[in-house]
Amino acid sequence: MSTIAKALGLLDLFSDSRPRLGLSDVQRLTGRDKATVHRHLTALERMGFLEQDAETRAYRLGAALTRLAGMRARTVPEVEMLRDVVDALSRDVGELVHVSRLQGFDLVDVYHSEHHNHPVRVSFDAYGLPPLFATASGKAFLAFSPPSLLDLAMSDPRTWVPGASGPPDKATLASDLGEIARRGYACNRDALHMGVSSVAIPLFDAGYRAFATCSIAYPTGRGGAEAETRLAHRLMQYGRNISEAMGGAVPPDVQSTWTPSRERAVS
Amino acid sequence: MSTIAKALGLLDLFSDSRPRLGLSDVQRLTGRDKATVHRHLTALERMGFLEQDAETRAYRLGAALTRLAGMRARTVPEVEMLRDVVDALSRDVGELVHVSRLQGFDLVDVYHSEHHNHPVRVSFDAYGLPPLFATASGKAFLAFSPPSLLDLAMSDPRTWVPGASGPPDKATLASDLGEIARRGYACNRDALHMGVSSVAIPLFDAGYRAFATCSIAYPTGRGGAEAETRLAHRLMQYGRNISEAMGGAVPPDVQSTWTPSRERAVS
DNA sequence: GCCAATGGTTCAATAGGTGAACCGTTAGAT
DNA sequence: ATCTAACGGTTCACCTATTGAACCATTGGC
Repeated sequence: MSTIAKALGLLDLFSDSRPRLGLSDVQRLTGRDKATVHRHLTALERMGFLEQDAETRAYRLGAALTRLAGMRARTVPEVEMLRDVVDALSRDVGELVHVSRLQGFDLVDVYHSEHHNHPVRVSFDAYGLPPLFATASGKAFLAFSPPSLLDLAMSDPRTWVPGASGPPDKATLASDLGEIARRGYACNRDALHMGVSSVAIPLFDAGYRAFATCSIAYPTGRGGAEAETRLAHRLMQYGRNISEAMGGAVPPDVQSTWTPSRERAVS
Repeated sequence: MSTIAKALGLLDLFSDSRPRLGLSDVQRLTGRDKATVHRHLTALERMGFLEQDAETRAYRLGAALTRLAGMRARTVPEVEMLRDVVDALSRDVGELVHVSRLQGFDLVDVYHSEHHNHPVRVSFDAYGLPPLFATASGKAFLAFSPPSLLDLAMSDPRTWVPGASGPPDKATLASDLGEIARRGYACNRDALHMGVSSVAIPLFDAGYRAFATCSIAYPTGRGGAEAETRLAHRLMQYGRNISEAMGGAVPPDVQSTWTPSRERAVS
C-alpha cells in the first residue's frame, strides 16, 4: 500500500458522526505508528486537505477539498450540467438529492446537493453499497430496465438483504417493479436505515434507456405518506430536466406518467 | 518534499483552463519522472481523487473530492472555518477584521476578529446598517457583482446617505465601482464615522460569484494613504484563503489583480 | 504531586519510492 | 505501406525517503 493511499485513507476516517479527530484518535483507528500518522496528518494539513484547530489541536477536513470539488463541479462537463438543476431541486424540497449512475451492479454517486431547510437532516453514507433491489434508486432503475437486469442483479455474488432472512422472492420483486413502472417512481421507508426514507426515479439517456437515477432522501418522521407523494411529484417534475442535463431524454410514455394531464408542462 | 505532498500537488495542476491532463502533460508540468508521475496518478485515481477517461486516458478531478467537500460542509461550521484565517489576518495587521455576507440588501456580520496592537482601536456598531454603496464592503461587493445589483440596491427604499444632501449620482458611482474592480479592493475614509477608515474586498463562492466581503477597519489617523495601501495589500493577500475557507474560490482574473506578477505563486 | 493521556520530535534501519530503459499502441508524415 | 514520434504504461536495481521505538513537553484528573 502506497504512502499516498495511506495518507488519503485518513481523510475517510472523518465522518458526520466523527468530524474531528486528534492524533491519538487517528492512531487508534488505523493502528499505525504515531510518528507515521503525524507525518501524514501534517502533510495533509500543509496541502490544505486538513485543518488543525489552533487550540484543541484536533484535525478536521480542510478547505482544499472544497476548492478542488468546486473546480471539478465547474470543469467536469457531466457534473457541471447536473449542478444547476439538482441544486434547484434540493433547494426546492429542502432535502438531500442524489444522482447516481450504474457502474457494474452498483449505483455510484455522481453528484449530490443538500440545501437543507430542516434541522433534522439525512446525510448519506457512501460505503457498503447495498444491492440494487434494496434501495429506492436501485428499484427505480430496475423497474425501467430490461427484466434481464433483475436476474443479473440477483445473481450478483454480493447479494444480501440488510436485516432480512434471505434473498427476496423474485416473483414479488417483479410485481413491485411493475407497480413502480406504472406510477413512475420508487420509494423506500426505513428500509436500509431506520428513520431514513427516500423516493427515486430513473434517468434516461438519449436512447431512452435508464442509465442513472435521482433520489431524494428525507427523515421518515417528516410527514408520512403525503410527504412521500409530495416529494415524488417534485422529483418527477424535475426528472425531465435532469435527464436532459445529462444529455438524455425521457421516453414519452414515462413522461406522461410523470406529468398527469391536469398539471402538464408548465415550462 | 514528501511523496504525499508531491501527489496532492498534482491535483493543483488541474484548473478551469486545464481541466484534464494526460500522463505526459503532468510529467512536463512537474518535471518529474514519468514512472513516478504515473504511480502518483494511479494512486490518486484508486482513492477516487482523480478519474481517468476510459478512452482518452486523460485524468480529471474525481468524485472523492465532492464527497469529502460535502462532508466538510456538513460537519465544519462556517464560522469555525473562518476563524483561523481571519484571526491570523487580524493579528497580522493589528486591526479589526470583518467578514460579512449579503442578506437581502444588507451585509450582515458573519465573524469578526480584533487582535489590536494599538491603543486607539475601532469598534463596530452593528446597528443601523448603511446602504451597500456607502460602505467599503458594500462597494467591494457591488464592484464584483452584476451591474443590475447596483440598480436594485439604489432602489432599496431605505436608501439614505449619512450626512449627505441626497442619493449619490449613479454615473459617478458606477465609475467608482469600475476603478475598484480594476485595482481589486474598495476603501472608505471617514465616510460613515469621522475618524474611521476601512478597506474591503469581495469573497467569492465556488461559482465565482461575490457572496460576502472581508474588510479591515482602522482609525484614519493611523497613517494616511500608505497605511491604506499596506492594509489593502495584506487583505488581498489573505483574500484567497478567506474565500476558500468559506468554500469558495477566487476567479482567476481577480486573483491576478490580487497577486501582481512579480510576487506570484512560486510553488 | 502524581499518573495517564495527549501532541509532537528524533534518528538509525530499512521498506518502498524512484528513474533509466523498456514495451505496445496510435497518429501523422513521407 | 513504412517510418517516426508521441503517447500511456511497465520493469527492476538502486538509494532515498518513510518508518517506528524511544523520547520530550504539556495538559487534565484524581
